[in-house]
Amino acid sequence: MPELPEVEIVRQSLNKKIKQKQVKNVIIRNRNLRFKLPINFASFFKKKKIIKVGRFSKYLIIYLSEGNYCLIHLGMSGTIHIVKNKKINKITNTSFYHSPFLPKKHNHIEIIFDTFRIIYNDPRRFGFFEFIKDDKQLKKRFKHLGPEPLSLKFNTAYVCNFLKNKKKNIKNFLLDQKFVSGIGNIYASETLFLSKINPFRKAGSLTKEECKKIILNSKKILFKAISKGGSSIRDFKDTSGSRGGFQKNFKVYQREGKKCKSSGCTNFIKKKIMGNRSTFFCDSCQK
DNA sequence: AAGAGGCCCTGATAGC
DNA sequence: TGCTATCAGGGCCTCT
Repeated sequence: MPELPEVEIVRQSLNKKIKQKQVKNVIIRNRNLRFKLPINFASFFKKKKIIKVGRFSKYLIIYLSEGNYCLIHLGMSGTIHIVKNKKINKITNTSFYHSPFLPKKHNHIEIIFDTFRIIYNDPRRFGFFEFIKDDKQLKKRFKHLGPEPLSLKFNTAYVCNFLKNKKKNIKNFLLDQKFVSGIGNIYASETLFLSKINPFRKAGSLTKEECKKIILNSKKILFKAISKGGSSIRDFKDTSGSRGGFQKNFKVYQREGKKCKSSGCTNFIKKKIMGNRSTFFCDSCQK
């Protein structure tokens, strides 16, 4: 599912809902996520207060009382749902909640608050939860990641210097979180289209002007995607189960064989596999 | 060091 | 209808 804009959409609604709220209980249905949930997962969360929900790159950061953190990564198919608590059915002794959007399967974790609960759903289980005990460990956790595309650190000097003499193609660098952290397969293709740069170009061959275009266009498209509620291809839903709207703005992603949207261009969008991932581009506009 | 490729997992969809 | 193959927005690991 989620690249930076989608994670940011989740962060905003989650933060609004759980900020300053105390965790009452935790239910774990399946520990086998990308990384196995630690045995003390529930007790770590229980009785703690949520200070706020932050984000770095594609990671949600839950700030907990006592200076601890919980990182959440949604992987490819993770979603977080907020549902109202329902009373326990005394006859069957089961709790239930009604939400038309809550999937029936793969609801692995529930974090329960006073009147509602958040439910982590993830069919492919590429996502994970991870506890961080303090600031120092948090810094260390993100040390190997590059700057966020939206940050001031993602600037001309940084990009030009990083890509200098690199032989790998530029598309795969945009997906490389050590270079820039938060862009995924959709926004990599879209950024290169806006920048009129062919995804197969060797990163080291980019001019300073082209680097600038990539920086500006990645920021532009990510901000725009956030303002539209993110992109929904198949899995992405916000915390109330609604889809984002940015997929309507795709210029190249999933548009193979369709007409290029640049004014005056009569070419058709191509799809090629690069580094095991689909890449969409116009080989007439992108040189 | 840098780059290529495999793998974790389930579900939707296409093709026969 | 039902089988099989292919593909999916991520990131870690290993090998060269």
